[in-house]
Amino acid sequence: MAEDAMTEALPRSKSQLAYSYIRERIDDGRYSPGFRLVLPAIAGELGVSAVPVREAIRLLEAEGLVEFERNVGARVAMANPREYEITMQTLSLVEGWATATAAPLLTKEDIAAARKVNDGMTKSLEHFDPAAFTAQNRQFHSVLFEKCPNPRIRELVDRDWARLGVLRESIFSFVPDRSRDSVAEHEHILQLIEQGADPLEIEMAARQHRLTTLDAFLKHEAQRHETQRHGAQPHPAQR
Amino acid sequence: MAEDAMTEALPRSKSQLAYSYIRERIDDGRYSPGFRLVLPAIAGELGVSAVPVREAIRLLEAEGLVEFERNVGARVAMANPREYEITMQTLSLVEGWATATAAPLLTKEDIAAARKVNDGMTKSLEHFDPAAFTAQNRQFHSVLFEKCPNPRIRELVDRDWARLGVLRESIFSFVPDRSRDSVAEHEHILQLIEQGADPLEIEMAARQHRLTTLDAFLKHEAQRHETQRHGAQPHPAQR
DNA sequence: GTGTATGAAATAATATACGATTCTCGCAGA
DNA sequence: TCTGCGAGAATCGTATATTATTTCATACAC
Repeated sequence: MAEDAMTEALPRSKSQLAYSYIRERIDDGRYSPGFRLVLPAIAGELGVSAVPVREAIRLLEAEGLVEFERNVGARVAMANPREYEITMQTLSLVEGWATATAAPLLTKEDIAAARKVNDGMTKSLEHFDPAAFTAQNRQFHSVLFEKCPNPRIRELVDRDWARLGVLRESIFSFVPDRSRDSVAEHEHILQLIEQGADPLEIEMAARQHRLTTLDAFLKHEAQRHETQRHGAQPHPAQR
Repeated sequence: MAEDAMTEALPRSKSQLAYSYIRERIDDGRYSPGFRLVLPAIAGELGVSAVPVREAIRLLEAEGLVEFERNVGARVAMANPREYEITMQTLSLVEGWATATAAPLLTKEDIAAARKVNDGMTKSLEHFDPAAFTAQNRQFHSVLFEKCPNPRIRELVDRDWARLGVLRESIFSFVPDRSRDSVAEHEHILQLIEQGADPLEIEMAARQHRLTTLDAFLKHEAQRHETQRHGAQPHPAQR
C-alpha cells in the first residue's frame, strides 16, 4: 500500500484552503480589524467559487475572529477596549488552568527553553523591539500551557491568543513599565513550576499575571481619555 | 414605514433553520450519539437544499456537538467517559468563574428562585425522578451564572452544558448518594453568595462542586469495570 | 436645502447540477 | 471458506446560476 507516501496527496478541501488563506492574512495584519471580507473577491483570488469561502468565513465567525451580519457580509472583528478586556479575562481563566495542569508534565528542558525565551524578552526590551517581545511572550506561554492534558481547554487558549493577535496591533500601545514587570512575573511562575508548587498557586499566579497586564491597559486607557478631553469617535474604522 | 411591525417577518436564514432543527433533535435525544447526519436527507425533511444544512452541521461541529469526517459525513458526537471528563473539567473552570463574577449581581429574588429550585430537587430525589432532577440542576446553575458580565465566558458555559446534555443520557447512571450531596452543596454556594463571600471562595466552591460530581462518576466507572471483568467493546455505537 | 422615494449596482443566500470520494457488497480465485 | 478485486450506490464537495436583500446614488417633492 503506497498510501503512507500519499497521506498528503488529497489537497485539503477548498474550504480549508480559504480558511488558512484568510486566517493567515488576519494574523499577520494584512486584513486589519474592520476589513471587509467580500465573498466573490476572495473566491476570485483563490480561483474557487464563493461557497467554500463562505464556509471558511462562518468558521472564523464561530471563533470570534470575524463578525458577520446577515445579507451584509463579514468583516474582521473590531478592536475595541471592551473586546480586549473580555478576551484577556477569558484568557486569564483558561490559560491559568492550562498552565497549572501542564506544570507537572514539563521537563527540565521545557523549563530551560522557557527561561531562555524569557531572557530574550529582556533583550527585546532593551532594544525597544515590541514585535519581537510580543512574539516571544506568546512563545513563552505556549511552552507552559501546551502540555495541558485537556484538549478542549488548550483549544480555548489557542483561540483567545488568536483573538489577541487581531486586537494587539490596533489598540495596544507598548508600555515598557508593564513589560519589565511581566518578565519578572514569568520568572516567578517558572520557579513555582520548578519547585512543584500547589497547582492552585500556579494557576493563580498565571491568572494574575494576565489580569495585571489587563489592568495596566485599562489604566492607560482611562488616562488617555483623561488627557484628550473630547470623546474619541466611537466607530473609528466603521465601514 | 411598517417595518416595525414586521421585525420578525424575515424568516431566519435556512442555515439557521437547519441549525435549530438539528440542534433541537440532538438536545432532546432524537439524534443520539453516533447518529448519522446525512445532508440530502435532512435537506429533504426541511424542504431546502443541502448547502445550508451543510453550513449548520459545520457550525455544530465547531461547537463540538457533532464530529465530521471528510467525504464521509457527520455524526452526533460520541459519548465516552473521556469526553465526559473533558467537558466536566472545562465546565468546572468556566462555570466557577461565571458563578463568582455573577454573584455580586444577583438580587434577593434570584437567590430565592434558586433556592426554590434546589428544594424542588430534593423532592425529585424523593420521587426518584432523574429527568426532573437533571432539568432542575441545570436551571439552578443557570440562575447563578447567567448574570456573568463576560459574554464570552457565558457562551462557553452554555456550550459545555449543551455538550453535557448530549452525553448525559448515554453514560450517566443516576447516583443517588452524589445527588443528595449535590443539593447540600448548592445550599452552601447560595449561602456564600448571600453573605457576599470572597469571589475566589465562591469560584472554588462552584468548581469543586462540579469536580466532585466528576470524581463520583469516574469512581463509579472504575468500579463498573472492576465487576464485569471483560473489556467492554471499545466502540459501542460505531458505524 | 432637506428629506424622501426610486432604481441600479453590489452582495449575500440558496438551489441545482455535476464531479469526486468513499463505502458496500457480490464475485472470482486461491 | 477466505481474501482480494471491482462495479455500483451513497454521499460529500464545489461550481454555476438564480433569487433576495441591502446599499448607494440620483432625482423629485416639500
